[in-house]
Amino acid sequence: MLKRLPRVVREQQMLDAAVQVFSKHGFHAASMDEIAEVAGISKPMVYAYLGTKDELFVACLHREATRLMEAVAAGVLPAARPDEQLWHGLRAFFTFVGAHRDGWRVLYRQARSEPHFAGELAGMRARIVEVVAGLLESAATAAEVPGRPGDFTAMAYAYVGAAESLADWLADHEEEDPDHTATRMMNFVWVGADSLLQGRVWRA
Amino acid sequence: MLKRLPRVVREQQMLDAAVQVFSKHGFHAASMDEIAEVAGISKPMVYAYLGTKDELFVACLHREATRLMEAVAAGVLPAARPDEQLWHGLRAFFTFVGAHRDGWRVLYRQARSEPHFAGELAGMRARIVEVVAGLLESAATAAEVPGRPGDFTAMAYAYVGAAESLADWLADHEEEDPDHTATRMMNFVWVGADSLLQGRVWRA
DNA sequence: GCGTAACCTTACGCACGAGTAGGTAAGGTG
DNA sequence: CACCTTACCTACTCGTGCGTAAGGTTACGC
Repeated sequence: MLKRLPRVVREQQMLDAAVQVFSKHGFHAASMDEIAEVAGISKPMVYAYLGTKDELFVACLHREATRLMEAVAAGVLPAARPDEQLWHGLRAFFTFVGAHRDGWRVLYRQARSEPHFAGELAGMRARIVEVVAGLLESAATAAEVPGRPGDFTAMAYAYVGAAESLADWLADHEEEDPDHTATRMMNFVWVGADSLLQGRVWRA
Repeated sequence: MLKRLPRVVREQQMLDAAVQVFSKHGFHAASMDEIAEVAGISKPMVYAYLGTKDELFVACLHREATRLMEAVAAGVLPAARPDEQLWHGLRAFFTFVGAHRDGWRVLYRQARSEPHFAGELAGMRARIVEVVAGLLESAATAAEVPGRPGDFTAMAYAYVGAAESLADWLADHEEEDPDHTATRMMNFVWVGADSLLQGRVWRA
């Protein structure tokens, strides 16, 4: 209204607004008009800078995903023991989600449920899953417990899914402490995985 | 076109079509016209029998949720050991999801991401979570390991989330065997939970 | 001080899709 | 056969929201 701001600043404001509105109403129910209004700008500006609704959504996805990845990468200590590595990663992950609940909702819920964007997200998740699967496999070979490659991937998928679910829960519970959530997850994953990796198997 | 069918039959056809279309496009992107077309009927019939789009979606939710609950309940043996109980429940669960992938997508992905229906689904999930939390707690007290009530709920949330994630994965992988998925989940959950319930705890 | 480029607006076209009005025909019941 | 109820349709209205055309305003280089 009063100030004419440079492009980069406006773009960030728009993305902030878009994440907020997408998070609140979902992709389809969110209107470009509302996003423009929340950003304090008129609609054609959004089209001029970020393109169509689809492109805007993908831009949100990418920004939030990048931030998440960076936050986790910054928290990891590459030389640590596997469990320490996992612990720091989880801590960074839940801390980030706790601090960016709207972003998480866009990233996880919306992107996942809109068939058009599911692929976009699936790729990112697949990379994470493979990283986790790699950790599991190296831990297993170190402990001299064999296993087929596909099993590690499926296991990793379950772990990542559990973390996502807890993160999703965290996003809806303002009062919950991210560190507490990370500790729960750590107990859940590691103590279980530890036993598994020592060769214990449950049978029907 | 050729046959005039009784109401109950048409209603089921419409629900089948609705689940299919909602699953394919998502709630908002799905059109009543397409649902009507897939059902082999005209649009006003859908409104006459199942009501508005929202009501139709809720009807889908309820039918699929009921079928799922019944399938799981039918698979459970009430007098069995906790792990046997869990195993049969999981097996029934994954078998059902494998056989009704469209239904699962409506139930889990769409209902969850549409803020308007999230509450509807959250209630159903909350009941399941409390059941699982109850099983965990009784298993823990039997093993004389204490724990705050909230911890069991959070743990249950993680387990349910892991199961949902695996089910979601199963829904997208036509070639995956439900029994195999259930076995993975069982190893994942029980071996971990078992250790946890014996009092083992991971610390930073 | 004046062009010009970047910023920003109002005001619309247009398509799509939810929901409805009003009418037709089939089959049962007296 | 007259009737009524139930199944079913075509053909609309109308709101909403994406995307755009065309024009105004500020900053900044020269």
